[in-house]
Amino acid sequence: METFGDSWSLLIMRDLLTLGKHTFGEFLRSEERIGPSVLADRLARLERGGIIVRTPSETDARKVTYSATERGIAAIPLLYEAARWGMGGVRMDTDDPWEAVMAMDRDEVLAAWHRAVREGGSLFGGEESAFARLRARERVVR
Amino acid sequence: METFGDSWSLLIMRDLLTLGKHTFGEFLRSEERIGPSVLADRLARLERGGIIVRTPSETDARKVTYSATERGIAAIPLLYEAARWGMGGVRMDTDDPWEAVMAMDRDEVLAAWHRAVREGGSLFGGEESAFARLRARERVVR
DNA sequence: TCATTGACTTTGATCATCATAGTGATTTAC
DNA sequence: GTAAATCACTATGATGATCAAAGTCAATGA
Repeated sequence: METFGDSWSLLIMRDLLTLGKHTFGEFLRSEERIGPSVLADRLARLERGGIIVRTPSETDARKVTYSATERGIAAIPLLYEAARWGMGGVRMDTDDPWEAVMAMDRDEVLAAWHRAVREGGSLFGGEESAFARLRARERVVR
Repeated sequence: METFGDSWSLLIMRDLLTLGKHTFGEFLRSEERIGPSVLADRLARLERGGIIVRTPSETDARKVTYSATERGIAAIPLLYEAARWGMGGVRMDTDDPWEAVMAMDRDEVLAAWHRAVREGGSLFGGEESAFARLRARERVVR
């Protein structure tokens, strides 16, 4: 409750786990327009809480990447239910990716999502996204 | 996100759905010590959001009861996952009710919880709680 | 009738958040 | 090899939210 009873922390975790954002700048340029001081504070707090880890980049000394710890990854089902509640049965665009995800089997989605994040990916972000793989599998099964 | 990205709103929903609290005074006397002005604000906000309903009592004109709408009830899985994440695999007292709930089948817990709330009850609060019924069934099945 | 209960409001101080501007260490472009 | 750009932040001052405590006001119970 303390951890996620704050919209910014929740938003950061969403960006990290669903969109595959990893750097300060990426979080900063998110839709919701978080300010740099608040972002810095929340990242530090999440790190102190053992939910994310801060790792300076090895190739570019300016960059820092943030990624989810196991404890952070464990919040995936929470994010899933939050998304489901947020959609609230409302039909959006048929080609909205969340819409597509919600039509899939919950356990399969969670498993694929977990796996993707552990491999450095996320639900929607990047080529190797859980979503892309779920979609591919869907085509094979049917 | 906007709705539950606020710890007080989340706490109110928890008290409502798991502890069966229904009145201003009950919420006010919660563990977390919310102030009356903030409580009033959050209850109004949740009502405007269609998540809870405010109903003046018919027997006592001073009292007001707050209860979850269907939209509010739909937040139960979210609360469930939040609780599960919050426990984080940590074993607490063996006789902690949340511990017992987490050992049960997810779908059964959610179904019983949903039903209890629709009948005016909650997960843990009161005689007719979902927990009490789940426990009773558990004894029969085994 | 008079204290009490219950649902809030008011108030003033403290705390958090906001947008904006900066800092300082890299790294790229020319 | 220098200047511009990028990156992760910090600093700042105004504005907004939160806090505890006390107060209001109608309805009830003793």
